[in-house]
Amino acid sequence: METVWSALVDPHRRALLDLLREGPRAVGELAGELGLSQPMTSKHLRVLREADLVRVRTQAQRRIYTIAPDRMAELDAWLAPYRRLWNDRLDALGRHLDDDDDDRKET
Amino acid sequence: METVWSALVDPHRRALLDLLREGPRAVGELAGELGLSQPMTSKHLRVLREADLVRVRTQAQRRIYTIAPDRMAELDAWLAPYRRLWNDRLDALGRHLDDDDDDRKET
DNA sequence: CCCTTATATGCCTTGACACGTATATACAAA
DNA sequence: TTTGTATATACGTGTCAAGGCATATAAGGG
Repeated sequence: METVWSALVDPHRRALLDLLREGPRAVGELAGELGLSQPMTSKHLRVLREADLVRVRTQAQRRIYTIAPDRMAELDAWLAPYRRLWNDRLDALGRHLDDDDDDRKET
Repeated sequence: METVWSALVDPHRRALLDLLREGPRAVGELAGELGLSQPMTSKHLRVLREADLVRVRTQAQRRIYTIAPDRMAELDAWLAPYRRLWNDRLDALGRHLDDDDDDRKET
């Protein structure tokens, strides 16, 4: 769990995950799209790998990285009890003000 | 947003928020319950304060800290597109068991 | 006014981490 | 094997933050 937090705190690693959310990619593609050097990309991917946030499969010389969202569910579980707090707060605001009324939960 | 991440990455600060989720408390109480020194508690609270994750009000010599969950909603927003991923995964696993359409949380 | 309580801040050390550069490893084609 | 491509790792460096300790600030009570 702490590994997940320390992996996600870095903006580059979150950007990597955002890219991988659209589909599996090789290291070179990720580096190119983020404007990141290849060694740094590999290092960041290693951190994500050791946090079980991504998986890798080998295809010729390329390493194809895939997102593995299970551990992010843990983060969501941590966040869950707080979600109630800000929902209540939005409810309270919505009762007093009319500008924020609909669509406050479940994207 | 980055401020929120770097504030939440520290386990002590997350523990502080977990305590404040149950209700507002003074610095001394928080320090006592976490076994943390008073200066460190104040410093961590400062980080949370500057990330707008807590608010403080003065009551005599005490500073009463309250949770301010609005910024955590941003984190939830970042997490939202991933939630679809692991929900799909759970759906695939549990398709033959209990099959309801959407909301499967609230344990 | 002291004096005590409660909290914040300043200084310092240490450790972790991001980054760049260079090199190593893995695989494939010639 | 040699060469080229793709990725990983090793090393050195600078930065930044957590932690302890001491001290400053604030507020109330005698």
